[in-house]
Amino acid sequence: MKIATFNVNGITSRLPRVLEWLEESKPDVACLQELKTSDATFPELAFKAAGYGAVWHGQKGFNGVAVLTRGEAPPVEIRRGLPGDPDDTHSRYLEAQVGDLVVASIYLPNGNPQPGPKFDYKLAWFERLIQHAAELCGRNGPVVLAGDYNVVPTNEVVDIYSAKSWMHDALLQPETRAAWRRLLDQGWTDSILKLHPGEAMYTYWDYFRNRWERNSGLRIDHLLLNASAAAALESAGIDREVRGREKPSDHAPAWVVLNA
DNA sequence: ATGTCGGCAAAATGCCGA
Repeated sequence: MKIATFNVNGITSRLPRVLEWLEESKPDVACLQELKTSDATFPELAFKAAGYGAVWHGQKGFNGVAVLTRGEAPPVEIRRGLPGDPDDTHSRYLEAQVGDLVVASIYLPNGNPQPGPKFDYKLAWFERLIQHAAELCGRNGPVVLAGDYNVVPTNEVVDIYSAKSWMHDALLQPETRAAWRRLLDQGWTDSILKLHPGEAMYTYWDYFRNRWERNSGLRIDHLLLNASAAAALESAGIDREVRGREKPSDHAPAWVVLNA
């Protein structure tokens, strides 16, 4: 079973790229982020025609997450939004059941500029994720937390081409990394890192400054596996070529294959 | 501070979020 995550940066303008990628990569489950469209305008029928059922949590203009599944059975929604803050209006978390698998599509706040209220919101949202993830981690069956975490875990080459111009960015701050570490320490496996240590496994290249052409990338899209899913991990990768196409997202899809 | 996008409010650009 192939499970992928893709920050599409606007599903309305990105739809041709996303459909093309689904056709090529054929994930069984696809978690999308940054739909930037409302629930009413999500392109459900286009995905259905491509062979994918969907659940989605949209928002006009920004944010928005979805889970797609290939074939007959659509995903079954478990929850939308994280517990812990009834005043949080952002569409950033969608959890679904796909057969025996529990999967979450996550769009963690960017947090820039830092310091400031947006960074505070990022850290607070992260705490709510950590709280909720603790229950999921101990589940007997497989769980995959997939999405754009807006975290560059380390300054190593696997995570970033160079930290120099990103030192003050919210994605690299010690508080951000400490939260990431606490999440992983619950028992999650960072699947891309596990199978590709030491390689440059970037998933995001800024539109600015020819960052794609220079391969000046960051690893910020992650697929975390609980023990049951980690025991089934067969392979993992990045569909880099998607970033090099016409009118691309600034992210490339990342994926894992679990046996059975 | 800069650069490039997507989407919005509004009717062309200027703003926000990234």
